[in-house]
Amino acid sequence: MRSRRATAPVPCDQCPLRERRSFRNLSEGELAFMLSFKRGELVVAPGATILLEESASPHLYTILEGWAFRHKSLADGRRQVLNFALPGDLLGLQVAVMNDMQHTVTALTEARLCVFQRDKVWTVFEDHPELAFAMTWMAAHEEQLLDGHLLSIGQRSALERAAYLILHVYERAEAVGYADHDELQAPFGQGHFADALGITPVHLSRTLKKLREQGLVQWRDDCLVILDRPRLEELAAYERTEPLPRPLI
Amino acid sequence: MRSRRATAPVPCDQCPLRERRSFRNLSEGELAFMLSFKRGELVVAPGATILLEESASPHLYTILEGWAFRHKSLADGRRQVLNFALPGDLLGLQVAVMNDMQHTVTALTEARLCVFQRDKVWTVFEDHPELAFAMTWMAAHEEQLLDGHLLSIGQRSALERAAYLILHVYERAEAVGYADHDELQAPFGQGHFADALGITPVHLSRTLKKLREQGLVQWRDDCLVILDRPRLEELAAYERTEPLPRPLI
DNA sequence: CGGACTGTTGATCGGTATCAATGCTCGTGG
DNA sequence: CCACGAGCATTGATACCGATCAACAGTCCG
Repeated sequence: MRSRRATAPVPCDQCPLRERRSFRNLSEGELAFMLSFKRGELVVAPGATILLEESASPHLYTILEGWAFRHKSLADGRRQVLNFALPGDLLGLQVAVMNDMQHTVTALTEARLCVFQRDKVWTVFEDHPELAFAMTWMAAHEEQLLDGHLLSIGQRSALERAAYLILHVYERAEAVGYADHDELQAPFGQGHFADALGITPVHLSRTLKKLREQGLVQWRDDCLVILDRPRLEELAAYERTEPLPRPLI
Repeated sequence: MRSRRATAPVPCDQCPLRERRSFRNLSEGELAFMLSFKRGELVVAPGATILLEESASPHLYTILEGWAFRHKSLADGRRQVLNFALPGDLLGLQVAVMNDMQHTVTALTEARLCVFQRDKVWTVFEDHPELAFAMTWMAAHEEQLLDGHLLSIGQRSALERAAYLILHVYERAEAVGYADHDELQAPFGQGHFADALGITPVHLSRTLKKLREQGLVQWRDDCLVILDRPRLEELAAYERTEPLPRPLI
């Protein structure tokens, strides 16, 4: 895992993410605590392992900038991408509350992470219920996303799944300012996407071709464009849930 | 939804689940609070809807007795069983912390549920960090299970998936005393199981036949028996994780 | 320039879905 | 008591979706 220091760490009360209206505000008191809870920042290169299955990291992270993905593999190498992670997402909550990490997190792009001490999590619950509540909110939210993916992989066809995941990823990226005007700079290759859908890269290529031929999306050179959102949403049986006001860190 | 009162509600400090060694103990103080937090009990018939997608229940439940399952469907009726739920499992945390329920919970057997008031959840976080931590633990744990299912459905073949789910369900049932000696009284039919695996009931029938022919399992008349655990675990690439000490309610 | 990696396309194979028929259990009502 | 129908599991025949194997093109990088 390569890593390096970039710019000076940002104090939580000046966190750039706070300016986005998709995030809820914290009270003065909580912010003050965050300043001490935050232990530093970590910048990792694309492809770097942030958290490793089976190994107990002493840290907990929030993504400040960049993309990552959570994944899990079988003994013979078959890999499932469980979800993508974006700024504001919490990484390593499982190891913090259960001492047990059952998946790996890897950076997709260069990423900047807020670092928290795992052993101070109990302090959060004791002294800062608002933050503890936010953590639980995050866990419940992630569970909701996973429920959606499970439905997708279990019941949708490859074409429907691809449509669904494109819409899902776009929506989340847009919420943190990583996409706009139905256009997204994709930080992942088709290999990652295929592993998230549970299909082969070869078949994904053919599936995307169909979406392209039907004028629904375009995906060339990392640039993913939603050309016909209504028809894509219909194909995916996608129900846009208006984004909930979401807590940060 | 049919429901009726059965026996008198059990006070939390005499909760029968506490006797099982798979559950962690609560402190005196937390137990005292639980007594007031618990609002009553609800007994539901098999097939009854406990929590409905999109509708905000004012309650939060813990299963005391019986089986339930969480599921989610597409508009055209295709259904995915997300997970099964057993005694000790918390239902409705999402609606409690996010005001948003995105899946349905249905009873498989007659089930007895502890009823809690959703609007007192904030009190839990404010005044009872130990309980709040337990809730977060539950959410993180459920997320872990979902990660496992996602890997399974995305990457395993139907045969492997069936083997995996049988082992998974058995293990959880055993932990709460619902199974023993590799034998389980199955509360679900093949339809439920197929929907959990993301395959057709017809194909599940054929898949089970193969497992039967190889002498791995037997499933007749609701009685599910694991005949050759080592080979079944190998087929499923199942890694038994020693059960974590788990918090209750 | 050459090699690695990623994505595309073609040919073929296999796993799972679909359609359909049968048997079975069980609850209901004649 | 038996007749009946509903729901579930099994089995067979066939269709199709997605996997696999293979060849090739494009890009990046040493």
